[in-house]
Amino acid sequence: YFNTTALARLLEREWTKAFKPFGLTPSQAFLLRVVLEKPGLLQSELAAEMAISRSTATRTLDGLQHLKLLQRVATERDGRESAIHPTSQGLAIKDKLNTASGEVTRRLKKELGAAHFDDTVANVKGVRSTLE
Amino acid sequence: YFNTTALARLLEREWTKAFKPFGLTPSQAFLLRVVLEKPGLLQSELAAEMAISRSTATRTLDGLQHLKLLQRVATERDGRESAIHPTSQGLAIKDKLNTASGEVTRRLKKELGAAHFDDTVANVKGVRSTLE
DNA sequence: ACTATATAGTTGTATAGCGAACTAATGGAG
DNA sequence: CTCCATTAGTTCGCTATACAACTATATAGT
Repeated sequence: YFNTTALARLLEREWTKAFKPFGLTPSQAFLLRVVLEKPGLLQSELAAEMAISRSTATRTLDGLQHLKLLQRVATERDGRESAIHPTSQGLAIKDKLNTASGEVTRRLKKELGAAHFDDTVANVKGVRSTLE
Repeated sequence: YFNTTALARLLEREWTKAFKPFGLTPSQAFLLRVVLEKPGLLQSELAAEMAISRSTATRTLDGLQHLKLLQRVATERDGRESAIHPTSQGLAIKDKLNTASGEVTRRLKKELGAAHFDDTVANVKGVRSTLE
């Protein structure tokens, strides 16, 4: 537990630096990247995909909407749902955002050794899905 | 990043349940366990040992002190420092706390397979220390 | 159709955490 | 000695997150 939370905070600091030029926090940036990759998902689908609660999704989306990087669009078949679509401003930073992410990943891989990095990611992912 | 934070939150939920009977949050419980294991450390040493910031240490210790499980004792040689010592009430729950922790660890190992569990812990620990 | 239950999203309240700015005590350089 | 830099701890303001309670919309059972 202790090692995992410490690592999470350490990574958070890395990614904070990486996304600072965009004026985005790591959680905003990761959420936006999912929206850019899969436009039109419902909020609840996004929350599930990112393994965050619905309330956290609400608040993170509020922030991104306020920055005019995405919009909530009511669906036709169910008045409760909103589908999340990027705005043109959101689309405009897609490539730069992905490049910045790629650079952090590459740097971490280099510092850790690519094999070790991949092993650890696979491990963590596995544990996470096993514990559901 | 994303997998690590998700795992951290998942583990947090597990440990929250485990320490609830003691009226402690996971961070309080882990900090208290260090104090019980190594009584007399300075706050700054505790913070370093647990890889948390000094401000977080202040607040977590405030909570435990309020529960009368530990005390801050000013050192003689430096009026700024406080050494952290368990109270008798803190010492009284030491064994039960360790037993409860052991059970969670055992259960997780069982669910995940002991080998996989140990590998992942070693991996995470390694990455954490490499990135310092 | 009408009521009861379920679902999508929001809001309120709480926790853990960090960094920056602050306070108080040390300790060195003149 | 006095003044300045350093250090231990605290406080402030912020983010991310969860759970529980709430609102509004759907849907099902009778």
